Amino acid sequence: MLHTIRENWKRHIRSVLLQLAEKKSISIPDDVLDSLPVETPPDPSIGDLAFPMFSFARVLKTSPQGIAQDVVNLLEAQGGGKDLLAASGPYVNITLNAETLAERVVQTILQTGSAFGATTAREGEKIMIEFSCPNTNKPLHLGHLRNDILGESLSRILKANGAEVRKVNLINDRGIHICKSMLAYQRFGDATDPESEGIKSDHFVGKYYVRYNEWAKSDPAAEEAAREMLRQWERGDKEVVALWEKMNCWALEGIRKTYESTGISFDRIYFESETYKTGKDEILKGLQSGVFYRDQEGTVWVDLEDVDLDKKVLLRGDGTSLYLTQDVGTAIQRHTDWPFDTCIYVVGSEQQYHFKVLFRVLSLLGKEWAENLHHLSYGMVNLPEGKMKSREGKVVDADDLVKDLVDMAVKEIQQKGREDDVQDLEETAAQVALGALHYYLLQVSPSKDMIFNPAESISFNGNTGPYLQYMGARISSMERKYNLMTAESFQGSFQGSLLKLEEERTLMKTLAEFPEAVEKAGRELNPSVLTAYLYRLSKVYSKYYHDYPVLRNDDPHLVASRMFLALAVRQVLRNAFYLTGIPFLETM
RNA sequence: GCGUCCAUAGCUCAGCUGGAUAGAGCAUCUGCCUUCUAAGCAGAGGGUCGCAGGUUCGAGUCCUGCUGGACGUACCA
Repeated sequence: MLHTIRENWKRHIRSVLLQLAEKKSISIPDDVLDSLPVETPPDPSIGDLAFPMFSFARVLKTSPQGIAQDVVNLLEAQGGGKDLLAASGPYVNITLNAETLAERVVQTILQTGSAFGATTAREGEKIMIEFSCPNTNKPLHLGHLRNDILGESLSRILKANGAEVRKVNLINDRGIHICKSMLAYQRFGDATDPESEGIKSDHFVGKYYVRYNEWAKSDPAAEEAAREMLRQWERGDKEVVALWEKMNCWALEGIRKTYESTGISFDRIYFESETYKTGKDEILKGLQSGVFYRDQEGTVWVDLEDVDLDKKVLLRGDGTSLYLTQDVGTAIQRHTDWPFDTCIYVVGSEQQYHFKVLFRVLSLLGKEWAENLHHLSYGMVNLPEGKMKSREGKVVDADDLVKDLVDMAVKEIQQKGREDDVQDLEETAAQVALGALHYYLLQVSPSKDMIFNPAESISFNGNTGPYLQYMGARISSMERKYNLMTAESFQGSFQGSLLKLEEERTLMKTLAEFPEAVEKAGRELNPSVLTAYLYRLSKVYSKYYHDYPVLRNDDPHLVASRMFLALAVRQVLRNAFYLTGIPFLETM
């Protein structure tokens, strides 16, 4: 919305610059003219928009200051418009008219509702996004929580930008690592099950993965036993397959519960156990067409040294497949199922090499869409205490972490004496915990490693999810009071001209920037653009409503105008919350 | 060794296609609750933007080199 205003002004200034040049019989090259930037002045009292004139100094043979003055003079001479112009040093500054701004911004937001912020930047694109991709040998951990919210948030952002999005999950339910927990259960499990042990089913499976690694440390036979089990599984050995089915079921059921509690969902779930054979077939096709080769031991290789990627194994000598094999199969099958324009893989940065190879292999197999595959690589998440080690079971379990956050939230609500105000203590605490978790995880640019500090994330003061939720809740609380007031014949109407405080103007400009934030987050595949926006908006709003009463005014029109402005803020908060996986709360 | 990513306040992080005095939160110190939820607001201190060059009217931002760190370079995923 601000975008339109900006573009209009840009056009005006360009045409004036051309007129100036014409007077001097100089022509401005197109690229110089096109590079005219629009900026926001550091202080709103200077103006709302700023156009720096530096780049025209050379062509027009005038100082930037002189050009700024000429531009302003000429624009003023041409008249029209309610906005204010000023030349300030090398800048042309524009202050937008308060009344027009208020009416455009607040009314547009309240009329557009949950659709405010949507753009057409990605209209017509079919985007598949793969994320989460758990193994069925252990429960989800902290790293998955970052992955999940990145994937979920990005898919919502891309949808908001007009794309058709399909969220897919690929369950790593086969392979040697899966055999490891199966083997340990077979040997040490004593036919127990999650129910008999009273353990969440995925945690039960995970226990045996850790058990296997303990065993393997002292007994070298463990590795060979796992390989043997993999061969049996791929041969279809009934007993092994039955065990696999049982344990997979446990793992998946547990993981499903975690998704449910964190608000993560998928349009389609793929299983590697179902796609790995396609992978093998595709590799064999490549072998026939000569893009791959087989060595004396029967191992199938691809040589990527021409693109500095070394040689990679695609199929083991014993015929069993690898991660890469099955990813090739999955990619091809998915493109057949739903012919996407681009596919985004949300996977940790430690797998960058893998994806380079994968994309290259697909391209060697003649898949022209391989060029449009994208690995959204994100950094590791650690706790303040240090690094996680999955094999030793030293991981931050996702369920445990969420539970800790919920407990902390419960305590905080009790401490504030808000138990009676929130209808359901546990439910509210769970929503606060999710807001804390998701906001904290998305705040950091994906490419960076980060430290997740649980206490800080849920701390109710500072730059946190709960702080944002609190803003929304307070506006809702105010709305309830406003509805009571208007019921007692205190009737006012929205009048843009009443919102001319500098704080109000800043607030409205910030609101107007939301669609651009959505667009940028989509373009950069970076939800932290939105978390930063959310914090900025909340900060501006909380200062404003701390300093200026909304409901405590004699003029019903002023009350209504400020109330509608607050409702516009709430609408934008709500919309941005949705895009970042932060639950909106009416009361907290 | 090679490859990818990273380096901004004591700590955790922002910094838009290069643009006006480098920002926030936490922590420390100080004000503000008979007043729309103090889960809040305001203020103070705290920085040679890893180092050295270069491009530019202008560099935290772009280029080159160096230093330090993470990850990868498996017939694990």
